Amino acid sequence: MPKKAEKQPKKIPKAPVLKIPQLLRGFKDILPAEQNFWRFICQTAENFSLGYGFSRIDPPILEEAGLFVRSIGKQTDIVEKEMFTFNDVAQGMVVLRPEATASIARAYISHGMFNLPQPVKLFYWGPMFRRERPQSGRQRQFYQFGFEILGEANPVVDAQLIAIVSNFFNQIGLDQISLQVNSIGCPDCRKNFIEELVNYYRAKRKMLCEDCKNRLTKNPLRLLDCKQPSCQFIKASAPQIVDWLCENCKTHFMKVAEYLDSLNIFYKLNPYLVRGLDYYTRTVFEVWPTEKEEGSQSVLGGGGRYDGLVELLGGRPTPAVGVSLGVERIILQLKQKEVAIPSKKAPDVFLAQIGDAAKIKAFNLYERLRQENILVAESFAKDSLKSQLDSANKLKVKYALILGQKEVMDGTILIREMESGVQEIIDFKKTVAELKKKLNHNNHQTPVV
RNA sequence: GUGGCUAUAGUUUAGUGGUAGAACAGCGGGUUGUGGUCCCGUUGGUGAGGGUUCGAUUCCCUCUAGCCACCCCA
Repeated sequence: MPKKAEKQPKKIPKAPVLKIPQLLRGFKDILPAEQNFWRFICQTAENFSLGYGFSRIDPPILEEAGLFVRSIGKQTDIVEKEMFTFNDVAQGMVVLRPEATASIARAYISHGMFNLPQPVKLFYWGPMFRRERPQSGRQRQFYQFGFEILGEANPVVDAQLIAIVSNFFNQIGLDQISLQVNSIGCPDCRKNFIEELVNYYRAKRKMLCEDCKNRLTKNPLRLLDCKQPSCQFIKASAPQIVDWLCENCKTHFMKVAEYLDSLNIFYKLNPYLVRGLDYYTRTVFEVWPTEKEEGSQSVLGGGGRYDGLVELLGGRPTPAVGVSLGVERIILQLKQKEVAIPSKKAPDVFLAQIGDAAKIKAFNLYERLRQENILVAESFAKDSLKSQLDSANKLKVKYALILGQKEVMDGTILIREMESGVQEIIDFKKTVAELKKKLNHNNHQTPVV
C-alpha cells in the first residue's frame, strides 16, 4: 500500500522585491474580459467589408515621418505635437502611424493599384498612436478601422460610405448615433471662403476667446467649431461655407444628400463641421454618439473625401473618400447603452479524472474529443474531484465526464448532468457517441436565437 | 500642451501621526469519488522617490499614473 501523502498547504512563492514595470502613459492592456467587445466589433466590421466589396489591407505601423507631415498637414495638432517620432539610424525620422489613410494612399501608389479595376475599395483595422493627454476614450495607442474608396469621384460613393457607417452602427445596436455631414469644398472655393471668414472674424478680434485668436491665424476653419459661449453669437452670423462652394462642389454635395435621402438615411447638415486633417475636400462627416450638440462628446468616427491626397504623395490625380472609426469609443458607447453583445462560446463538457491510471486515460480521451470538435474543458493538474467539479461549475458546463479508478477497471465512464446532478454509467467506448447525442438533443431544446 | 480632482489587496472600499480592517474574487479544507448554498482557514495592500517627525499610509514637495474640462481628435 502506498503511503498516504501528507496534506500540506500549497506554498505560494513570495513576489521578489522588484519594481514592477508600469504601463506607459495612455497605453492599455486589452484584457480577456474585454475581448467579447473586440471580437464583436471586428467581426461585424469584417462582415461589412466583405458584404460591400472591400478588401482588407494592413499597412505597417511604422512609416517615414514625411508621409504624415505631407498628408495630414504640418500645421495640424496631430503632426505638430502628437506624433511618436524616432530617429532611426539608417532611415531617418520614422513615426508610429497616427492614422491609416495616408499609408493606404501610399500603398495605392506604390503598388500601382490604379491598374486594378477602379474604384479600389479597402478595409483596415489596427492600432494608431497619438501622444495626447489621456482620458476616457482617448489613449495614446487606440484602434481604428475604416473603409477607403480610391479612384472614384462620383458622389454616389460618398453616400455609400456614409450608408455603410449608418448601417454598421445600426447593426451593432447603437441606433442613437448622429451623422453630421458638411462640405468644405475644393481648395479653390475653400480659399475664398477662408478669406471671407478671416475678414469677418478679424473685425471682431477683440471679442474672441484666446483659442479663437489663435485659430484666426492657425486654423481659421476651426473658428466655426468654438464652444465658448462668448463666441457663439459671432459664429451665428459668420459666413457659411455652403454659400461659397463653387458650382461643381455644390452639385457634388447636393448629389450626396440626394443619394442619402434615397436610402432614408438620417443625417444632419452641419455647416460648422470641419475636420482636423488638411487632406479633406468636399464631403466631410462625423459620427456623434447622440444628437446633442452642446457639451463635449468624443466623436466615434469621421471621414470625408480626399481628392488631392494621392497626387500630393506623388501619385497621379486620384479622387478618393474614406472613413475611420474608433474602436475604444464604440465599446464605451456599447457599455454605456448596455447593448447586449454575443459572448465567447463556452465549453459544453468538463472532463474530470481521479487517480493516476484515470488521468492518463482521460488525458488521451481529451485529445479524442478535441478531434471530434467537442468543446471540452479540463484541469488535469488538479487531483481532487471536488476542485475539478468546482472548476466545471465555474465554467457553467452542461455535463461533466468523470473517470475514476473504478471506471477504468470496468471500462466505463460517468456522465453527470450538472444542473440536476443526475449521473449515468456508460460504456467508455461509447463516450463520443453518447456525448454527441446529448449535446445535439440539448441544442434542439434550446434553439439558437 | 493648459487647468482641476484623485491614488489603500486582483476588484470595490473603511480607517489612523504610533503594528492597515472588511466585502467580493483566489487558493485550501469541512472522511483523498461529487460542484453550486453554507461553515472554517489562508494568500495578498498604503503608486514611486524625497522631506518634516522619535515615528508618516496619514502632513509637505517632486515624479508617475488615472479621471474631468479645454485644446484636438478616433
